[in-house]
Amino acid sequence: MKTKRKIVSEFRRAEIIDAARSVFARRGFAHGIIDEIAKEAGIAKGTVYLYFHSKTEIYRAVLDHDMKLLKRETREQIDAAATLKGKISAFILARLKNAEERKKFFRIMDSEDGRLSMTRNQYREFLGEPVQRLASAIEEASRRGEIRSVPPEKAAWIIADMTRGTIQRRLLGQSSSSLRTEAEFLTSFIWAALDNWQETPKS
Amino acid sequence: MKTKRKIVSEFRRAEIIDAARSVFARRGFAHGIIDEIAKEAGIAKGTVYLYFHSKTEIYRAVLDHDMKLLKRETREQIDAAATLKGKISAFILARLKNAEERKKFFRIMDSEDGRLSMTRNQYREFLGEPVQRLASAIEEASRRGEIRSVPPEKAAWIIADMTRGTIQRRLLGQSSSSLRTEAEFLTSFIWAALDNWQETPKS
Amino acid sequence: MKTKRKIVSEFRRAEIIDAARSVFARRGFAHGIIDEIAKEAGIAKGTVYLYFHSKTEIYRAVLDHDMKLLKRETREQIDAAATLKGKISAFILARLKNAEERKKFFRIMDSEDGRLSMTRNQYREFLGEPVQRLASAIEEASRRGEIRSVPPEKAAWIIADMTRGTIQRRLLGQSSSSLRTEAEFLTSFIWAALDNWQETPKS
Amino acid sequence: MKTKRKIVSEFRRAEIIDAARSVFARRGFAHGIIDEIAKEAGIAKGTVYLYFHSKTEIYRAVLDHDMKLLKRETREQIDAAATLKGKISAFILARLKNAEERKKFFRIMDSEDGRLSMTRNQYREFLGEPVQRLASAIEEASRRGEIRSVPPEKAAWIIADMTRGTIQRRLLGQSSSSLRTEAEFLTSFIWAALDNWQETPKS
DNA sequence: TATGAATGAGTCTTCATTCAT
DNA sequence: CATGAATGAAGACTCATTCAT
Repeated sequence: MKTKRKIVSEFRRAEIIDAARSVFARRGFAHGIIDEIAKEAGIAKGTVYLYFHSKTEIYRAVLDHDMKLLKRETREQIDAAATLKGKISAFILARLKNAEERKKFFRIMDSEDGRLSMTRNQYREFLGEPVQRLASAIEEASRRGEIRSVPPEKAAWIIADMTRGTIQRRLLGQSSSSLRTEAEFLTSFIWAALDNWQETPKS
Repeated sequence: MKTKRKIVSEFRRAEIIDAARSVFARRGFAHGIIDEIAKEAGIAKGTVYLYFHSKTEIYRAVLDHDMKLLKRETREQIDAAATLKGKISAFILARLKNAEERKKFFRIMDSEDGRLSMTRNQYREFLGEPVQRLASAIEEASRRGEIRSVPPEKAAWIIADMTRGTIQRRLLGQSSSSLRTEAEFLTSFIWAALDNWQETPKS
Repeated sequence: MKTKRKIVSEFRRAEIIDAARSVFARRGFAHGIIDEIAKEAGIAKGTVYLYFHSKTEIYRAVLDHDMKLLKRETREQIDAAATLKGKISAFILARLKNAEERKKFFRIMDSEDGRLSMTRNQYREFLGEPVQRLASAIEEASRRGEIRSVPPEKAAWIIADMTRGTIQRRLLGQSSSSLRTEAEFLTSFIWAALDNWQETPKS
Repeated sequence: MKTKRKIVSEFRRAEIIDAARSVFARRGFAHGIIDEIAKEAGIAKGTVYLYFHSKTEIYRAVLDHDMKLLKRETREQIDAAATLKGKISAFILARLKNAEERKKFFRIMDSEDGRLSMTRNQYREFLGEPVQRLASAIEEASRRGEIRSVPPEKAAWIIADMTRGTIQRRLLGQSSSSLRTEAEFLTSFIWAALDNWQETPKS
């Protein structure tokens, strides 16, 4: 009995989050009219407030939900790969795929509003966790001699940058190549760099 | 007489744009209260509407003004460099410096709202022109044999991506290294990639 | 069977009334959230509506219930006293004690909302019945020659006024004297007036 | 120029306060719809917020404005009278008249909401200042031997109580006698009491 | 031209009441 | 009978834009 209720409740929350993601992505945060979210979720406005205390809370719930998914997916892909090149490729591909499947979410995450709604640390943690994982992989690889020594964090972050930029261009319709081709290009590019890296004195 | 009037008019517009940039950067677009812009520009609210038709128009004017500046600066720097490596370095440095000097503007340009306020083409044109210039340089360099053949546009865009990401991290206070060091790292990384590039069959 | 049911029903109503008195006194009428009443009564919100048709009805029920009690208590005390002075003292003391014991209720009865929720006649009847009784006692006393002739209703009402004011000051924490002292002062004051009354020509 | 603007501004504030008094008295605080206040003031809803920050502030402004008036009027009347009896009569008459002229305001001041919107001290100060003045007059009179010693504050407060109760009954239409008659009765009653007062041991 | 007071559409949020289970 | 999820009307407040001076 209790379980039943809980299931319905979970379901409603999920419905609202789905609707909200869609509306926020379409309208941004400031105009993400609660009415519209409610309508898209197929419920009444008041009902929304049974599951969330405020608009901001809904917003954060969307972010939280989707970020966790992205983090998990990315991590799993990275861990599944054996070599550094494989891991880099996995990272890129995971993000590209995720963005493709969840365009709406990506728009939110990437918007200024998205960033504003969390603290600096949350942001770091959200976006950064998989990047850190990548950084670790890079560091380890250079220790193993697979590549020469390169600042691991910096490298990991710019890999993330390229991936993000590529995703954005795709969302804007500026790319016609397949997702896989795109990922391969990025991987090749990065690998070429790491492979040819000339030890720098410091930093 | 007419000239005098025009001068004053231009001056007012500029003042408003300055104030608006500051306010938008601080508050975002949605809450970029006109009152505040007016106050910061030292004029009355109604006066703003003598020079711009709407909030959106002000927004675009800021973007337009600053983008032109960025474009010009970047282009000049690129053109002034002789080698491809120099041009890449120039591009990166120009952007980093610009962002440093105009943090406010960068926040706008980079926000979702910024992107939403223009059409796809405008965006391409705005952000893309210097990137295209970079792409041309890359293409030419590969034709000259300075580097092996690499998809010029794609390469140019990811260079822009890395630069942007780096800027963002700096704005978030996540970087302690000097601007120059940062630029050098990026340039080295890219150059390592281009230098070590393995001709890909197609794409 | 039917009796049992009725007993339970009465019991529920009483529980709700108790909870409502408490909540109304705390929050006033406008924000006397039904949820809160239900919670305080230990039942579900919907259940409240099985016993009362609306918030206003609950409100009135509280008033009705408590007023009846006050009326009864006051009347009994008045009737138990033999002399007019005794009756006046009894009236005052009964009200002061009642207020002390039922601060919550008093706040309601005394509020504008309380008055608004009933018609003029109801109000008269509610607050006024014991006052009328007092008036009768005054009239009778003047007929008996115990005091000189004084407009009985008017006198009774201002006795009630003083009592009410005194109660309010006590509720606001503006009085440190004991309840009994307070009552004695009022009685003395009134008695001094009645005792010294100079027949007025008319009115 | 500046004066002109200020005049208009003062005038608007006054208009809003007038409208608000009327609406609050009619509807109470909780239902004193801002729209309605605006409509009654003949302005738009937004305009109200140019002069007051919130509904509560409007409420307080009404209270403040009218209280000041009442205080001033009452004080002047009290001070103008020479004897204690005259002062008491003046106090009562001043309040009765004020209530008659400003029924709307009286309803507010007298409501629970009115009391809730200020701190205990404000309340004391508002309502109490003229009462204190009355108390002083009583004390002085007893020192002069005009009356016997009576607790001045207590006496003053119950005089206020009677007056208030009388006003309320008038507002409820429960009195047909003239204002003056009513005041005279109260004065006589009180004076009879003070005149016949028997020194109490303590308190 | 410049001003800033006035406007009112647009939003979030609350809460009495209903209703399916 | 009891429940508590769902509803949606109502109300406070904001802010881009207009307009009389």
